[in-house]
Formats: sequence, C-alpha cells, structure tokens
Amino acid sequence: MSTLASVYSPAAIEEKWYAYWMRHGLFHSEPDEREPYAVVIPPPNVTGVLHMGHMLNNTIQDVLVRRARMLGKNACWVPGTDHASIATEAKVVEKLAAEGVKKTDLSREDFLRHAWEWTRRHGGIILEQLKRLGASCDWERTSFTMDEGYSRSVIRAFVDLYRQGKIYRGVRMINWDPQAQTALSDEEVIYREQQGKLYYVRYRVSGAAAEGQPAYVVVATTRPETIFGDTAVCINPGDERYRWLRGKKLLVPLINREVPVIEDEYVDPEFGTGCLKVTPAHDVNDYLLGEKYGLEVIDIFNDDGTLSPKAQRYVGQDRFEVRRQVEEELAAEGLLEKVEAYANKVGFSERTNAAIEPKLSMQWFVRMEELAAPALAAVMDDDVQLFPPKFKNTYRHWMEHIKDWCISRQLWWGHRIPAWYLPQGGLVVAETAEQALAAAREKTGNPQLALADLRQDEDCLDTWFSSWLWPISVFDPDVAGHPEADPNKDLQYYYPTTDLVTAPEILFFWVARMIVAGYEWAGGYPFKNVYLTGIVRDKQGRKMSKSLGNSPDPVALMEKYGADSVRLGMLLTSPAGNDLPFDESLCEQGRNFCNKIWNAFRLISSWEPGDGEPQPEHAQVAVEWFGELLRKALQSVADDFDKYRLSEALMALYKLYWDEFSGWYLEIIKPQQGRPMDAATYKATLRFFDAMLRLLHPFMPFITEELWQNLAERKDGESIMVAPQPSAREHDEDVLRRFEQAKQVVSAIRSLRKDRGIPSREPLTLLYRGELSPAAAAVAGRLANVQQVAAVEENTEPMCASFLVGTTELYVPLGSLANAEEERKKLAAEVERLTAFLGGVKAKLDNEKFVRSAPEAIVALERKKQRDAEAKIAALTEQLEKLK
RNA sequence: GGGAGCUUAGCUCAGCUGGUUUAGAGCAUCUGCCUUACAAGCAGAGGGUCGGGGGUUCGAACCCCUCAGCUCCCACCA
Repeated sequence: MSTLASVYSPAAIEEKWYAYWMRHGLFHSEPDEREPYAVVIPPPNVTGVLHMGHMLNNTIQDVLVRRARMLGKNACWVPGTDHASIATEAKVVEKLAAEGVKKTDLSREDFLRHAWEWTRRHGGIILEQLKRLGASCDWERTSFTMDEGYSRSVIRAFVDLYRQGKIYRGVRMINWDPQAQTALSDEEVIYREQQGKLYYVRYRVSGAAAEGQPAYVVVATTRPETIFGDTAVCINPGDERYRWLRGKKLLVPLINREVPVIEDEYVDPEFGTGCLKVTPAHDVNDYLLGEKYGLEVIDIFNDDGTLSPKAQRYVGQDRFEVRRQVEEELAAEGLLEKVEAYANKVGFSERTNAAIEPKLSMQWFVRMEELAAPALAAVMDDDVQLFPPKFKNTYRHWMEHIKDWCISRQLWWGHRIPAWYLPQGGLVVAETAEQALAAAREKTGNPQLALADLRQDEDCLDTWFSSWLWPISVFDPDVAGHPEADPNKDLQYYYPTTDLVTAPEILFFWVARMIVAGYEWAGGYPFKNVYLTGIVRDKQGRKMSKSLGNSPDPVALMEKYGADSVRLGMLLTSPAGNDLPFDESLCEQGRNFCNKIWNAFRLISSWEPGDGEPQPEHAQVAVEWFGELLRKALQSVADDFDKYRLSEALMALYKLYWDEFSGWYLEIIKPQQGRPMDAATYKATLRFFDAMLRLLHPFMPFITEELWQNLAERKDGESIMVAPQPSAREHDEDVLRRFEQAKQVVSAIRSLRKDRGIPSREPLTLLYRGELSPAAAAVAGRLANVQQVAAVEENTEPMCASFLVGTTELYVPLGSLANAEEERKKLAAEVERLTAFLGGVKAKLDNEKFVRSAPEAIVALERKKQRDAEAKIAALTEQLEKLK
C-alpha cells in the first residue's frame, strides 16, 4: 500500500514544481523552427494587486498556453505591467497627501522620483501572485510600459503619427476629471443614471417689460450652478409661445448679466419649458451653439471643480456645494419657479469616479477615421476573430462611429508628450530634446537657439497610447513609429500573436486600438483570436468590488484550496462572454476533484504487476472500452478547444476522470484482495492515467506534474509541461455501445438490490433472453456480484425480478428473496409506462401526413420504436402472467 | 432614443442546419452505505407544462409574430 496521505495537500507541491519549471527554463521561449504560439498578457497596473478578474483571465490564458505547448507549438506568454498613468499618479498623490505634501508643491522631477519609488516598492507584486496561480509566463520577457525601450517606441509612435498629420493639437470640449485634474478620452467616461433635479429658473427680461408681455421667462436646467457661465438663452424659432422674446435681452439670475436670446432648431420645444440656457464653456451642445452664434465663453470652474473668479459668485467653493446654495438663493429671490425630480445621465471618471466636467481646453488628439479602416475590416473579415462572436456587432458600431482620440493627460506619471514650444510661438515634435533643438533651429533659422529656449509640453500621453503597442513593442520596441525599421527576429517569429484573452470592457480602450496599431506599424493584425471573458460576480450577481468588500482575496483562496482547485473553480462555470457567478464552493468542488485524482493515483500505485498472471475477461473488456472512450474524449476536447469552450472541455475531462475512469474502469480492473494484477492491464492503466494527466495538465498544472513525476522514473528536467498531448484517433462506437449495455445491466442490478434490500454480498444469477454481450456478462460478474449468467429460451423461473436493457429481457431469480406482489406492481407500472409511450408512437405513425412527409429514416425509426415497445410489453406481460 | 443578447431542474449552464431524447450536465437535494483509493467518498433516487400567448409545420426548446422580465453596448436632449 502506498504511503501517500489520503488527502492531497497542495502547498509544498505547488511551490516545488513552480521552482522546478523555472529552474529548467520551461517557460522560456526562443524562436525556432516550430510553429509559434504567442499570447501577450493584458498588462495589469504595475502597482495593482491580484483580484478575481485577473484570476479568471490568467487562468484561461495559462490553460491555452499550456495546451499549445503540449501540442508541440513553441508557446510564448509575455507578461508585464502597465504604468497606469491616472491610477498610479492618484495613488502617489494620495500617499504624499497623507505625508502632508501637496503635488503642487513639488517639481515634476521630485514628483517622478516619488512615483518611481512607489513603483519600485509596489510594482510587480501582482506578477509574483500570478506565479502562485501557476502562470507559465516567459518571465525573461517581462515588460513594463515605461521601460526604456518601450518608452522609446511610444514616443516614436507619437512622432510618426504627428508627421503623418494624424495627430493634431486643438481646443476642444473634452471630459475633465476634476479629481485627477486631467482630460480624459470619451472612453474613460462612464455614464450612470443619476436621480437629480430639474430646476425651473426665472430669467428676467432686460429693461422695462413691454405692454402685455411677461417680465421673465422660465428656463429648465439640471445644473443651476452653471448660470454664472450663461451667455445666451435659446428658443426654437418655430415656437410661437416665445415669439415675443425675439431680439430681447435677458438677465442672468443672481449676477444680472445681460445675455441675448438666440433661436436654433436644436431646442426641443417639448422639453422643459422649451427655453434653454446656453453655457458654452460647460456643455458640449452649448459649446456648439456658442460657436455657431459667436457667443462669449465664460469658464466658471477651476481645474479642481471649484468656482473660479469668472463666476463672480461663490468663488473657491465646490460645484456641488454651490448648486445647493444657488438653489436656496434662487428660491429666496423668488427666481425659482419649481423643482422637479429628474433622472439624467451623468458622466463619471472611469478611474477616479469623479463627476466629469465638460471643459474647453487645448489638447492633443489622434485623428482616428483613417486609422480605423483596416482595423474594422480585420474583424469584419474574420482575420481577427472575436469569441463569442456577438461582440463583432459592438465592435463594428464603435469603429464606424469612431471619434478622434484625446491622448493628452495633465499628469506627470507617463510618457511626456514630445512637443517643444518655440519662444516665438509654434512648436516642433521630435523623439528627443536634441532632435527637437535641431528641428527648432532649422524652423526658426536661428542656430543660436538653445535647449533652454524651448519649453517641452507638460502633459503626458494617455496610458492606452502606450498599451496599444503592447503586442508589437514587447517583442521589438524599435518597430512602432518606425516604418523603415526591419522587425527583429522575435517580432518576425511571434507576430501576429495567436490568442488574446481579455475583458469586454476594454474592447475599445485596448483591443480595437491594438488592432489599429498593428496595421499601422506591424503590417497586420496583432492577434488571430480574441477571447472575451465575463465579469466575475458574487453569488448575488453583484460585480466584485473593493467598496462592496465582496471580492475574496485570490491568494488566500489559493492558500486554502490550492491553486489547481481555484483554477478549476474559475473554469467550471464560465463559458466565453458569460459572467461568472463566483462562489467559494466552486473551489471546494475543485479541491474534491484534486483529491479524487490523488486517490486514484494512490490506488494505482499500490498495484504490483504479477508474473504470468492471466488477464481476466472483465479487465480485458474494461481496457478495450476505456481506450476507445479516451479516443472519443480526445476528439471532443479538441473540438471544444477549437471553439474556446474551455468549461465544456474541462467538464468532459472531469466526468471522464471521475465517472468513467474512477467509477467504472478502476472498479472493474481492481484486483481481488491480495491478488497481483496482470501485466497487460497494469500497463494499460498506467498508459491511461498518463494520458489523462496530460489532458488535465493545462487546467491543473501542479497536481498533474506531481503525479506524472511519480508515475515513472523521470530524468531531471523532464516535465509533463512539455510532454505531448495524446493525439486523437478514430474510435470504435461498437465497443462503446457494448459497454453501455454492461453499465445498464450493472445499474439495473444495483437498483434492484437497493429496492429489495438485497445486500451486495448476496450473489445473484442473471438469466437473459435476447442479446447480451460477453462484455456485459463479465462486467456484471465483477461489479454486481453476479455469479452466473445464462441465456434462456424462455424464463421458467416465476419468482424473479425482471428488467429490460434495450430489447434484451433480463431475469434475476430471487427465490425466497422475492415478494410476488411487489414484483407484480413493478412490472405493471413498467407496462403502463411503455403502453403510454407506444400510444404516442402509434399516433405519430397513424398520421398519414407524417408518414408521407417525414424523411424515411425518421419514419423507420418510429416503426422500430413501435416494434420494440410492443415486444417489450409482450415480454413483461408474459412475465406478469407467470407471477399470478 | 438606437443596437445586441438573454429567459431550459433549487443554482450555473449545454442543447450545432426543426425529427435517434420519452429534454441533458455539474452542483445542490433526498435515501442507503465508515464496501480494505477516496465520507472532500460510494450506490441509488427525485426534480423541468424549455418566460406567457399566438402562428408556421406531419413534427417546435430550436423558425415567425406578440407580450413580459433581465443584461450589456452605444448616443450631446437641457
């Protein structure tokens, strides 16, 4: 008997094998003559920590990568991190604030020193956590978006696009995050329905009221604090109610600034009062109106969301506080007609969750329309395939309506925009300060110009402007933005990568833009397949979040259950694109499966092959059957993987291992107490076990490595990681069918024992009329304690239990164990059920139209059902008679 | 306001071009078992008018219409 404990304990084993894989360089990949298979990790924030979303995402990647490696491909999974401009800068600012230091008191250089220090301290923790999970990344290729080479490629990409005229600088209405104090792209704004108020505010008519005309108009607004920035009131030219207002001036409440009444079709007479206040500096539509009618633009906010001196009132106070006070003041002044509850959509910063302020400012933009064209075609033509394919629509819609991308951020942590402003105005864009100086001298015709005369743009680039180069620059940092460069060996070999696994939330942020960059600089798409995962939710279906505190700590989970178990827990129920309702019990299920595997190994390793021991018939049957079953499983698993149905592949293997291999196969071949095992069965069993470990390895790398190493003598450096997957072959359905009959016979006998309280140690005899394969007889002998099996012409034994498997009648003589009344009841119930079934079949066949229009095969099938049912009923009725 | 998708057992989901199924799986539940690999286990069992209604068809979970509910994406309605 094996000395292994009966419970699998993962901790030491996981650590041992991860170190072994690292020591032998098994994760590392170099270009060679094999088919490449590459995956680039969606780089997590450099200072982030592992959450359940990462767990799901990286488990899936590891499964795909490990399988590809075992299929003989040269698999390369590139890990790395993202500098995450806003998020990281926010953390550093917060940390400094806690120490009493304000960012504004620091120089750019000092701040960056702190940021790097923070990055060094917290950076890469997440990568260490991924190792716990078993991630088979090529750590020698770990990249960071602010590595020197990588940064070079980002800057070069900017310069290249600028030279092509695809990057421009201009004043536009952008999304301002008052907390991070930076511009955001449209994609970084999340709109949420907010229960707000609609304020009806009176604007008095300037000058004396004309005879019979009102002294004021009422304007509806959700943002009364912006009235200080009003520069017009707009009505619809067709609106008869306001005809009298034409050409009049109105007074902005509280500050009594005189503003014109303008007319534009944009105003919906149905909404509110049909009268719109126009604040060009703080609303996108108002801005457009302002442009059209040459209105003054009064920006009443400071960058932090407090009111600026331009507002005249409430200067220095926060916008939301001002809203409250303005409401009070308007009411006190009798200028507030009414307030209604009103639900509207408010934009929030994706990173800081601060309410976005539309703000007019000078920013850098990428002209997207032309760039997007090949990237749109790539997905539409399936050069890049999305899984699940429903995302194709979403993708198309976005790409067809793509807007210019605001890429400048008023931050310090990131890639500084390589633009230098000249003393006399104008600017030059260049990769380095030296090149900028040269360009500046040339442009100005002043060779005396010094670097000190130039002022570099203060802003950083959007993080996504660096991560869109990820699949290119992690391999070769000198290709992006450098059209004349020859790609290095790595890029030539690994690009395009094969699979990308990521969340649908960043389809536009990242996936689409990577495809754009791929066509722009690397000659084509960056990956062939995109697997979009779901969102990990809690049991109640809520998104996991820090604030809800409903997200388990993945590392704690792995400590409790083992990494393999948690991986299983993540995959057992998460088809592509579906959300994963996570519950710890899924890890328990994973752990139970590990334990099952572990114990099967204990059993097998307790066996000794005997010399000259003959192979029993039941063992031979089992070996033949399981071999075929394995082949069939191989095929279906390969098929599942082709379609990225990982959960289904895993479930198939789970059942194959648990039910078929452990439940049936091992139980059949298990030698009688103390007996040795015959060599043929022993060898076959080791072969099967080995094959199953390989099949399972991508899903559960640690336990499979441990057992595989113990299954045979292995050389140092050998690993299941690089053992080939078993190859698929045709299987023989007949063998499977015969065994299916055996299983049914065994189940039926077990069931009848249970029904009648016949203990399993009580041997039984099995009589049958019809076809019973020798396989079935042998298996029944082994698993159902059937001592005798005999064919009969007719059953002469009245006191017996009878049942049907297919059309074969089986009888188990019970003698004194039987209760005639009970047996009659059982038989009668069965006859009744069959008769009802037969009724349905007959009704179908009696329908002329069915017989005429249905395909022949279908009709023939129904006829066979009828014949079989009739035969069964006849047999059971006959038996019933005997019992009377 | 547009668009996409979903609704099958208590839960999470399969069910590919309508007929080989008398609708499946895993988990959960119930019953019996400490049977010498595993009680984190074994054996057995129960559980669904396939969201409602209508239609097409010899035949519908699957196709069409309609109603209801849910989810996601996009959009500048104060």
